[in-house]
Amino acid sequence: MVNVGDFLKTNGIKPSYQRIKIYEFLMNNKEHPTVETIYNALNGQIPTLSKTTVYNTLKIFIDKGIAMAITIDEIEVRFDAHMDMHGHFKCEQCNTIYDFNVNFEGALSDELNDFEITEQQMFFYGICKKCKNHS
Amino acid sequence: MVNVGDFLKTNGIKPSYQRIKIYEFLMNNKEHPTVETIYNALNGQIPTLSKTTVYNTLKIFIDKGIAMAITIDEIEVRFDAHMDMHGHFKCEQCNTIYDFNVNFEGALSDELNDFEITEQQMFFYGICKKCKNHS
DNA sequence: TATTAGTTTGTAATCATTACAAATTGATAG
DNA sequence: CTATCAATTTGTAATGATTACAAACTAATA
Ligand SMILES: [Mn+2]
Ligand SMILES: [Mn+2]
Ligand SMILES: [Zn+2]
Ligand SMILES: [Zn+2]
Repeated sequence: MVNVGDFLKTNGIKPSYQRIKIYEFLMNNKEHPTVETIYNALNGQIPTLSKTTVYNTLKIFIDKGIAMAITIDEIEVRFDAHMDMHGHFKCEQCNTIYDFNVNFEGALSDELNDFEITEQQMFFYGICKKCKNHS
Repeated sequence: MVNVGDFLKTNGIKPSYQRIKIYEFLMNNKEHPTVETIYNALNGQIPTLSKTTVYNTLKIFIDKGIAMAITIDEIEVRFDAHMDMHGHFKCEQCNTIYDFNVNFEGALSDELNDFEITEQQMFFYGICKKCKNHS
């Protein structure tokens, strides 16, 4: 990505300081952070940051299609700026969320042929490799 | 299913009146009801029913593997007693949740080979056929 | 019948998220 | 530069789903 500000502009989002920082954090963080995580991480650089701004900004990102909400966790929503098609695995032991590649071709029956699909999520749950070996 | 009481017993759940009614409702209801829906639907037959009982019972069902939580909605969790592998489509317009068949063979890369997968969910979002035709 | 464990219930607490209005910032025109 | 207006940010209060907890009730057992 050349420039986050330009990228936001391209997507119809006015690039305020907070929005740029939040998007940068999402981009550089593959951990699918929660609002709490984002807020805590940025509160150092932006001492006046409000949690409401984080919520608002994420909502804008989602509306404009440059981020997505991951409801893999029943407690908090997680966020992802990596919009390429991929699935998520949540380890029930260490709570880490892993990305994995998936290709849907042929996996789907034709029941949804007349449905307009705007988003697809694949959530797997279980025990990750690390936790399995460690126990 | 021969008998819900026996089925619960088989799965290590003592078949109380409330548990039987809640499971029957889940079984006969393909709408992926919320706790609120279940509570309202059964409150007629069981006037003393407590919402806490609905929560507790569903937790037991999930622990014992005879129901699953569907976090396709960001607000409320939905529940499903149909444990055969299938995906869920949520229409953003009418909020209906549809089932659809899916077969994962070959859709997955080998990244998760050493992971223990205990559950998999597939959530699609968009506009359903009915809403598309209606507009 | 008495005892005990398991179940249900109602209420209070928790906590992620949203609503809302005031404060701040940024852009634009005179 | 200054005034004006819109967009953005902020803090606080409300909302509402879920959980914690303890008392009431039920079922089983001796
Ligand atoms: Mn991801
Ligand atoms: Mn279903
Ligand atoms: Zn793990
Ligand atoms: Zn619809």
